[in-house]
Amino acid sequence: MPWDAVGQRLRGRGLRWTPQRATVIEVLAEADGHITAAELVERCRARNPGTIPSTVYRTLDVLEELGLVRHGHGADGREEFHVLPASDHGHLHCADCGATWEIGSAEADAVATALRAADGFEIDIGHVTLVGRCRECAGRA
Amino acid sequence: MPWDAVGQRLRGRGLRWTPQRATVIEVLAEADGHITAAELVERCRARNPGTIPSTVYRTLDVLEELGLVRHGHGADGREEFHVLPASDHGHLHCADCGATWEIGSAEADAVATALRAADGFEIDIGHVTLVGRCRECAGRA
DNA sequence: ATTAATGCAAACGGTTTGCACTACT
DNA sequence: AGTAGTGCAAACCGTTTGCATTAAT
Repeated sequence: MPWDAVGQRLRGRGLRWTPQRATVIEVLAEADGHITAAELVERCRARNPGTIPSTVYRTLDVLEELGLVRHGHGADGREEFHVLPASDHGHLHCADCGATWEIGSAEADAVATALRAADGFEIDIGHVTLVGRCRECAGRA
Repeated sequence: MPWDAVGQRLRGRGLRWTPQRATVIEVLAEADGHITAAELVERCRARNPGTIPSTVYRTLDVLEELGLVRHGHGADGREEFHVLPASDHGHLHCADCGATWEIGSAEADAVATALRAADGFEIDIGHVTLVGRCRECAGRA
């Protein structure tokens, strides 16, 4: 986890390490894989009631520039951040039961390959959450 | 095109046929395949300056109930409507050149099959716009 | 001492809601 | 006449912006 090095990374670029940013990093470190911007604001506020939304959004911008998060869109179109997008992973969302989970690189590759073959399209699998019905809900049809 | 029958469909359900709804239908009929809710409002306003957003949104709701449109989300997460979703089609969006286009059922099937095999997941291919890079932009890397 | 970052408040865009009024059936 | 639909205005949510102030370097 490179979270402890974020301070250095920032300072290296002439940017600054602040308590507010520390809070954001802490919350991100505990969010496994993905989190909504609004959710992040809420959780920061829970930990530190003085949290201001604009600060969080601005912090997300710099973290995205550093490559520590990448933004995408959830099932409902809301802004969503992928934390530490080391491996390009995607998300699936079941419209019936409401669950959202990650897909492994195998599934992701299968999708990517299908589109590449058909169209020459290089999908950014992480950018949007794919919506449909999970195995259980589809079975229960 | 069942657009001419919409009035009947509505009345059949005890709903009403109004000039405002006619405007929405006209604009939808000219939108080939997909349109953003906000875009629809704009175009209705162009044709009929008195158009009120809430009326358009409410009309979209009833049209969705009738199955004439289906909502999804565009590349930027905005609400987007698929017009006459007879064939389940999806959309691709190139993050580089900004183009958005439909994918044929062959490609859609390939994607659906890949996910079904990997996960038992039944994707609703039309719900979100897939983001990535088109053949030209990927080549131009 | 610089100047990046914060806090605050205000504005934004897209969408939703409440309610009195209009007009389709 | 009855009630679905409209217009309007206001509220909503998530997000962005301007600007004076604070604080990390």
